[in-house]
Amino acid sequence: MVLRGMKMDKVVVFHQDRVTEAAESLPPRRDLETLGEFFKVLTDPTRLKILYALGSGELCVFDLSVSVGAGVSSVSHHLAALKRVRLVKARREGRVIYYSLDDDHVNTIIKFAREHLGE
Amino acid sequence: MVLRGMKMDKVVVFHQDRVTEAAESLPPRRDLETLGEFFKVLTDPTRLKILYALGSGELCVFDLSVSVGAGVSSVSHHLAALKRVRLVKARREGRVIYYSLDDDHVNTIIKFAREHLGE
DNA sequence: TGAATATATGAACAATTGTTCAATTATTCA
DNA sequence: TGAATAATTGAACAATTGTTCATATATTCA
Repeated sequence: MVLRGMKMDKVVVFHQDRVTEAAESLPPRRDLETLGEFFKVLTDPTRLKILYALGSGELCVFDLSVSVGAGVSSVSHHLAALKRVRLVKARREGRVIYYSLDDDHVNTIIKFAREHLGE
Repeated sequence: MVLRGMKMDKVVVFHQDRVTEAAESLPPRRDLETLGEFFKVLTDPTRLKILYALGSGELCVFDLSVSVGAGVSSVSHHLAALKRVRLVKARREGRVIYYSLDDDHVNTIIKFAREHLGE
């Protein structure tokens, strides 16, 4: 418990030691931004739908578009975002591109979030 | 593999069965929005800083403001958002309000996300 | 009660986001 | 090669978000 001066002879308390400890526990700004970007992808209902839809197996862009009820272009934009953070991967077969989940992390994270919300 | 008509006598393929299965695997819209709202909270670097800072123990608003390097008002707004999705809880002691993490889910989710990103 | 102060809240502004539309690219196949 | 088409991309628009400023609330204490 330490003092901080604000105006001339005004003094207000704050917890210097705790602040120092807290400040030191922060990851570098770069990491925080990456982390934020990652969660940002899980923010949009359409993108979440895409992830759930892919949970049942690979789908092409048009299939996804019908499954989640969004325009092809919209889905394509979303897939690009999901691919950027490596949540989905693509496989081309002729003119058709099939998308699928890139790993299990997504499922785990979403499951945890739903657990948290289900209380 | 089934056919869909688009123009009169044009025909394009899509996978009817897969689409049906995918569409059925989607959670209700309400849930998707709640889930999205939850992740939205983990989107902002300042809010992530707050969560990390609170990882080292409870802190009052001013302490947090200093720790994460943001204005008191800004931090207060963020805390309200974090409280709304029950990621933090508050405890009043006189004029001072101490905030702390509400449960362990946050840490788990953030840890998973960082694992995913660390590949 | 009233001055002091920790925190919350509402409004306003710039910045970011999702969708749509139009145009482009990559691929097949006749 | 060139017509057809699955998917991508960029621009534009409305909607949403984070911060700041000014003000309001809640609490202490003299």
